[in-house]
Amino acid sequence: MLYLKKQEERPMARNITSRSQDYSQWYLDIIKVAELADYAPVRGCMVIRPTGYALWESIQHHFDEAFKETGHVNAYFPLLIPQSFIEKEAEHVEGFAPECAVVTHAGGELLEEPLVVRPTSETVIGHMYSKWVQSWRDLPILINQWANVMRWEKRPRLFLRTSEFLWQEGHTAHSTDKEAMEETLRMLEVYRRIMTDILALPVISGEKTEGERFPGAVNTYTCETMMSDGKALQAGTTHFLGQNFARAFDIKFQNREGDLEYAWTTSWGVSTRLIGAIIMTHSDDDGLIIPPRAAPVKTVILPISSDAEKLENELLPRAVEISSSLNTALGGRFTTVDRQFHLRPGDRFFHHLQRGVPLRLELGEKDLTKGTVRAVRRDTGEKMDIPIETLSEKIPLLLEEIQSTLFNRALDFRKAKTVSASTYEELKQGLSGDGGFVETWFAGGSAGEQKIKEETGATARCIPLEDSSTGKCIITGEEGAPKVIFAKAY
RNA sequence: CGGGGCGUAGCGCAGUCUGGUUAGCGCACCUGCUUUGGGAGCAGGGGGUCGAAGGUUCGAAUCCUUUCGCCCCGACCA
Repeated sequence: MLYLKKQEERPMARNITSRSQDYSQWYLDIIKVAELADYAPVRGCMVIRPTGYALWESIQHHFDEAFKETGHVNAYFPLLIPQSFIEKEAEHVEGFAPECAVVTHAGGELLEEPLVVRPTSETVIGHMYSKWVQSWRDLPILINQWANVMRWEKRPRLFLRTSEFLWQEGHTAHSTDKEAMEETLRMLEVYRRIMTDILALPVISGEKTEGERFPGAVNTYTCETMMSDGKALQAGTTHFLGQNFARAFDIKFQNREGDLEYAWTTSWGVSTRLIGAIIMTHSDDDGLIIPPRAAPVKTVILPISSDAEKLENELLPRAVEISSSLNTALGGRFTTVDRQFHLRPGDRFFHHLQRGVPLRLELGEKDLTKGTVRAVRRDTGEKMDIPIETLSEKIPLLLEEIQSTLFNRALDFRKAKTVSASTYEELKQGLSGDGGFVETWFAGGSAGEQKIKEETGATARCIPLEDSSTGKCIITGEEGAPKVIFAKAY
């Protein structure tokens, strides 16, 4: 709502349902129009189309770099997991069994032991770690894998909840609980930083409450973010697994004193859900908006002329030239030249606008005469003429400005949609409106969470790490309850 | 799994109640001409076993039975 004003002055996109009319349909329309994904023949599965996949690769790149900077290495573990593995950790089975797809036949025969299509890999990886770890010198193990996983979801939603999705799962093993806990929080911070700095998602990092913990974890941490309908989205999680999986899979090592000890493990992941987060945080009624630092295509140059001859021989070569110098300035292949000359300018504008390209550069005869290009910002619609010789210097700055505009816009929105409650009544009231976060004091445990969920539809999102203040629990009335954010969530 | 909606051209739909020529319309697509700095106009054209199976009938997109799938809203989840 905050940023509808500008858009209303322009003609509305005719192929996108407006956000205010039907938020879910708007979300689906964006995905369709921007050609991010399409439904696959199997229910709950999606095809990530080239535009969507390019965005994923870009996201992947930023996270992968950060993982490597923090000493992690990539590896690959198999898709199929013996069913007995999943059953080794009590809470883990309970949590995942209902959504597992199981392979019972192969090679035309019934398998002796059914194989589970991985819903996550703690178990196989635990099994392998137990083989690889003997001494404290073998620790820590800091491995990440980029993979697909499958969770048979009752109600799929493109990017947010599909039966198969792509993600990254980090799995580490340490010799002390302190070190494992540090790792858990370090990766949470890596997530927070990239989401904030690159994806322009204002996130609140915090600890999950009892009721929201990963099955088998001692502690779960999260980066929670608010979508433009006021609902919360868990954008990434890290888990301190204690010795639970080490016990289940016998990951033991001999310490410096010669005693055998179970290792301490962690796991952490972000998925293609982040694409959903980007869509629902930044996009508008005209289509997708991608923050420049995350965008696979940061600027597009459109040579424009009614004169086919000039278009081909003067404007296009100039555009290609500008594109390559911009790519040098931006340090990558982030600029493209639009050659859809069979379309009229308006169609070409909309094409890129709806795909979320942060900055459009129009190069027409008038511009060439003046020695400028017409730049149009995706986030504000603002137009400006920029001298060609200053482009290499100006464009990167402009992109950074768009980046921060998008972040601040989203942050302001979240702040405006966040209220505090110090009684249960206030909480209910805060949750009764059109979405948003409610901060409150809570120490009511799973039962309290259940009650709130039943009565308001909202769940505990997290206990924010940055806020260690305490107060009187709205359910039990006891003092010293931590601050907890409640919201309706995806 | 519960509630609601929908399957007819690539997309969006009309036609179904009340069976009857060759199944229509808009957008998109192809060809030509005129256009071209925020979604062009005219003319011509291609594209369908009406979700599937069975049944009723001289005749089924339309009626009956069964079935499959998809979307939306809930319970479960990154």
